[in-house]
Amino acid sequence: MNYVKRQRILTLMVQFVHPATEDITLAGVLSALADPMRLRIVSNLLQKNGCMSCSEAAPCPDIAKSTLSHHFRILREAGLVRTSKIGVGHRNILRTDDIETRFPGLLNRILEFVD
Amino acid sequence: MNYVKRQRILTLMVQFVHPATEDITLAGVLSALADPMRLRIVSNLLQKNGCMSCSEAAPCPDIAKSTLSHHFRILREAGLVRTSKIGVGHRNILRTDDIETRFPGLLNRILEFVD
DNA sequence: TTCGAAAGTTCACGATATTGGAACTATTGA
DNA sequence: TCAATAGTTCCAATATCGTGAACTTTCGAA
Repeated sequence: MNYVKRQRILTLMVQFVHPATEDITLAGVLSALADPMRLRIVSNLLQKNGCMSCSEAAPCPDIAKSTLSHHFRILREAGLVRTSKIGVGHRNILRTDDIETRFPGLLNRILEFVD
Repeated sequence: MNYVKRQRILTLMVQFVHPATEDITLAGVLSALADPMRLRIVSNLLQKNGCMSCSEAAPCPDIAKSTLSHHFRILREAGLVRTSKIGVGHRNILRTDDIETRFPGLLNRILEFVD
């Protein structure tokens, strides 16, 4: 069946794209953080770093899954979060070192004012 | 004529609204700065503070006036810039003290990485 | 092995933001 | 009084955001 083939292709396409450290931009980082939900997601990640699923890092329990996924994609593409698949869920870690390399002190200064 | 009356009303409506210091939000500030043009506008204002017209602070010379006006409105409503009319133009000043009160060290840290 | 639940993703669509052209307003200077 | 300057508002085109619906992948249980 053609359908099976299409599924296979889609499977291969589901790979997360993360920008290289030098491609992380200031406007991109600020844009990604310019949202109360994403600010809290990043704050949660910072406090409990190492491993966190998408739903664990969610700012509120009643948020739609698609919305959460959308926010994580924005954080990924801005270079703030690195996502890898692990079992049924995803593992998200904050790219603290990369951001520190690009913009020393920025992330901590911003997250200082969250909550 | 009714037309004259309408003009009069519009004239009275052209007043700039600036948020109070305590109403400046983190997401609002980041959102206002999450744009390359606005970042450069604010950077220009910081470097030559005190008095700057809209077109003086423009990031590039070929930008449309309406676009520039739009960006200044966003900066005003986020609490980053205070605008007053002076003569034929406008005087824009960065609200450094107010932002420093709300989020100490934030603005300088961000603008450090512009350019 | 097959079924179902869990965790996310993609798609589609309405809502909001960005950009710039055109018309308008207010002030200044000739 | 008239033209130039500096900006604003209004409008339309395009791009991006937020969410429900459908879908995919993985894992555990029967």
